[in-house]
Amino acid sequence: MASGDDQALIWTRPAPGSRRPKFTRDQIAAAALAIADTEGFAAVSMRRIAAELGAGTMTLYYYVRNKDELVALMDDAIMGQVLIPAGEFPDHWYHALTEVALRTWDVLMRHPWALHSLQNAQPGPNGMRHFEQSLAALTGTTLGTAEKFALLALVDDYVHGNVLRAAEMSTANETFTDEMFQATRRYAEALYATGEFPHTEALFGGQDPVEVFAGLLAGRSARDRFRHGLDVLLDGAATRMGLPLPGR
Amino acid sequence: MASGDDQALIWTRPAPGSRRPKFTRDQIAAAALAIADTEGFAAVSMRRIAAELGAGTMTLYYYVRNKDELVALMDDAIMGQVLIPAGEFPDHWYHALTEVALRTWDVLMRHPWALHSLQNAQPGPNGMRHFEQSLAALTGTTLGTAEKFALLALVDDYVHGNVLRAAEMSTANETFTDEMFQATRRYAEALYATGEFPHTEALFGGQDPVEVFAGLLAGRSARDRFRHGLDVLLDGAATRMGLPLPGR
DNA sequence: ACCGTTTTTCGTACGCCGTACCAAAGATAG
DNA sequence: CTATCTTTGGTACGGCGTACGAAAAACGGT
Repeated sequence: MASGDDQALIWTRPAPGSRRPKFTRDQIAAAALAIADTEGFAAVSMRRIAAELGAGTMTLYYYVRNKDELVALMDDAIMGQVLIPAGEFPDHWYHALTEVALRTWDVLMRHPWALHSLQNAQPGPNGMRHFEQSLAALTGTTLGTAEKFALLALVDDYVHGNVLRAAEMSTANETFTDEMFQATRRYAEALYATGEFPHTEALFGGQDPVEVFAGLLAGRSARDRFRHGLDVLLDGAATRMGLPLPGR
Repeated sequence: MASGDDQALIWTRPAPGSRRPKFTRDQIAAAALAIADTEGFAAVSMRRIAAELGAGTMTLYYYVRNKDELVALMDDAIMGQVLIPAGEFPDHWYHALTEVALRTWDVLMRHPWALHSLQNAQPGPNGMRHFEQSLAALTGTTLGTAEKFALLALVDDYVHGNVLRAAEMSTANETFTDEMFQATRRYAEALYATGEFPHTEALFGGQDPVEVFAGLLAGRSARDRFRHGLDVLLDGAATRMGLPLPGR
């Protein structure tokens, strides 16, 4: 008994459907995703989504308890894109984990706003499938469950952190005006003059920060830099945990 | 010439002060921080801050162009807490970098909302000091500037990602009701029954997810887990880059 | 074909938000 | 004391999420 009230989670609460409703949760999530991708996450409002669908605003609340639940639908739709198709799953743990991480990175970089909502929400079916694939990547290793879990958390932390910094830095770069770049440079030079910033001055002093920055990235793409960091991470973990590295 | 309009950035635009204003930017930032820490970041509104200070709402706009600038003030105040006091700076790069990362982690875990705003904003003086200390941690190594930069980025990614996941997961745990926990468990069991989740089922099946989770964390605190991940990361980086590890 | 019931739609209204605009108040220099 | 400039903050506008409840539409039974 007490199997009754699964109303608490959107994933257990049944979707409308006994008398052909006009929409589906999937349609609503898709409309919201389209808005987020073209106009930014901030433009996703209940009114805006409803307008996109040609529905009244409050109609959405028949499919979803509140906006958080709607965002959870969006998140899970995105997690669906992360999944590795059956048959493409690498054998070696190193390659499998790399593949999972890279796919996650690719998708999150396309939808960086998902980072902020992904943490609060209960994972949906696609989130669960992603977790399953993460675990699957480590079967065949000698790791205990706690060690597996720690390794997955480490990789997830890095993926999320890298996306957080890389994606939002790139959008910031687009937002910045020439005036702001120049003001930044003058500000930095003023700080150097205090003598409090010897190392930063040695790095940037007198040059265009944007160019120095570009030089520091050594011409690598954001994706390459992520991959490289991931390699460092996995190497370190393999050494610590006694995992075999693939032959190169 | 052309040194004139540094109005673009709050860090270069002069603060009010030629005729004794009632407030200062620091006071305003402090009031906002107090609200954020006690009532959550969402409660920080221009009206709320003004009320806290006994000021009219629009008065704040004389000190700050818009809310983003005000949040930048909050962020920089927080970065001030991250700085390592002179004299406490470790000699060995490994210890120095660990200290920088740990302090950042401690502060961000106390103010996790800062993660979301930190990325967009132009770093203020304290942000610059933090960067200077990060660079200082790596002087004395044989690394080139690009390598230093890559290593710092790697550590920053991990710190931010770990805080993002750890902090928001802990707040989510507080938000969740018993009903939601139970619904989650029933939902998971229903998914296991499809046979699509063998690894997840082997891990959680039939048991209370909360307890399994606690077991996987092996009794370590969030801070210990972060430290351990950081060690793995730095070990891997040291091996790759030919950096000396400290004697243990 | 009609009716009663239940599902589904959605208009209105409330209290928030950030902030543009502009008038009033206050401080200072001459 | 006055003219000027700094500083304060009231009012109003267009957004937001969503509580409430009325209207419409779909269906099963007759």
